[in-house]
Amino acid sequence: MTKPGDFTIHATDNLARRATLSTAHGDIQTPIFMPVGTQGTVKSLTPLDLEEMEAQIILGNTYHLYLRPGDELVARRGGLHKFANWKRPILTDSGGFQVFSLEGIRKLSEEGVEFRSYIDGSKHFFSPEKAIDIQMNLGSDIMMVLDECVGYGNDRAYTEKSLEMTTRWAQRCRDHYPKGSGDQIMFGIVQGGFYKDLRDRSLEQLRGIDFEGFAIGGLSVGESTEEMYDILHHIAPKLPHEKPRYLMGVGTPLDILEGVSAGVDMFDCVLPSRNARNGTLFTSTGKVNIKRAEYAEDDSPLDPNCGCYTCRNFTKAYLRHLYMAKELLSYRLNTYHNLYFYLDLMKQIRKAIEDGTFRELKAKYEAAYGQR
RNA sequence: GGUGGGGUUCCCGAGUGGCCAAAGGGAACAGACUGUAAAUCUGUCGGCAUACGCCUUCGGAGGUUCAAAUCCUCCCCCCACCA
Repeated sequence: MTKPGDFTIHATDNLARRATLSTAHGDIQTPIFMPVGTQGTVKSLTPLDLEEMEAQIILGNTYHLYLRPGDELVARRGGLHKFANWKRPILTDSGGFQVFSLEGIRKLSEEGVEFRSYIDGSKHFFSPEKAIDIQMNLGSDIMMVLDECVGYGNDRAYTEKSLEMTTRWAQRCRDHYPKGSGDQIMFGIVQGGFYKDLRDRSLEQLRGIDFEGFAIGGLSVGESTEEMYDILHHIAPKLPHEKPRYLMGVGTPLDILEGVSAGVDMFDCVLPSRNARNGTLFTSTGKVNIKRAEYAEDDSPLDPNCGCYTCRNFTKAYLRHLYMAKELLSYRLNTYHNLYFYLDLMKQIRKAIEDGTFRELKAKYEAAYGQR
């Protein structure tokens, strides 16, 4: 009936949209948050955990899985879904973020990027085509084009040159895997840094390429919240209305609410999982730093309003103890909670859009999280 | 009983005349983390003071010296080996 890439909008509330995106491994109800599972695993959790908390789609990373265990090895095992025993959709990032985060150990050219392996220092080259080949081997449902994620503080000239190259790379990715040549779909990525006209230009160029969805990249790279929201509100509503919109690498609960209000459908971020491992937990009343001494003898649940396994079964005192003792269960229980919280937030967002009460929901979280 | 080694700030542990409130590590306390080089990183960590700085501290008590955690005397503990 539906085919990968089909996108149906069910309801809107101002710019916020409630929709369904079809993929080869099932439908995704948006707006959605996608837990990050860089190395073929959402750190500390099992696929069962993720299913329990109703994660609909997770991320994998081209660069990491290419280096280890190797995309061809994964392909020989039937692809990432089978290898990792994850039956729902997977989106793979292209390595574009590593162009940014591994700035010191990479070299860029029109042809592609040369990366140094962070594991053993060896040299590896990603062309846009290579990034797609790897994602084909991984068998993800949504492939991302290779882009240059430009960090904050780059001047206009550099950003402009970079965006033009990202467009050419996007075209090469699409040419390498034309629409409909398989059941994987491909998203283009808008760059342009913090120059609105360059964002517009990037989008205009990308519009000319037939992608199943569009992403906003290059945000949350060191700028202030104000600058980020400024660009977000400028560009997100301009992305094709009839296609999924993905805000890459964002963000805090408030960032996500802000993104949805600007018409974004998909989000991913390491924040809930990484912060969980580092002791910062997201709750309905704000952030909780579970390592604080004040929780040593606090027998209340982390978040009384949360229905997750962690909150239903353990006290703050115990969670603090596990964290202080560096017990492995700490990472697991904390990650479980944070991702449950994010996914539950998305569920509330979807419902609010359907009910036309998104504005109220956003205000509620803004009160709890104090404008970030 | 003898010989040798040692007692340092919450813990371990450097330091043998001034550059020492005393390295380093741990613990503790707090903060950061946004397409994961992150189970990571940063700051504080004797007391008082915004600060210049002042005060207290290196087993105990005395002493030498302009100056002592560092040298001397006695005492109290601990460890090793020998009897």
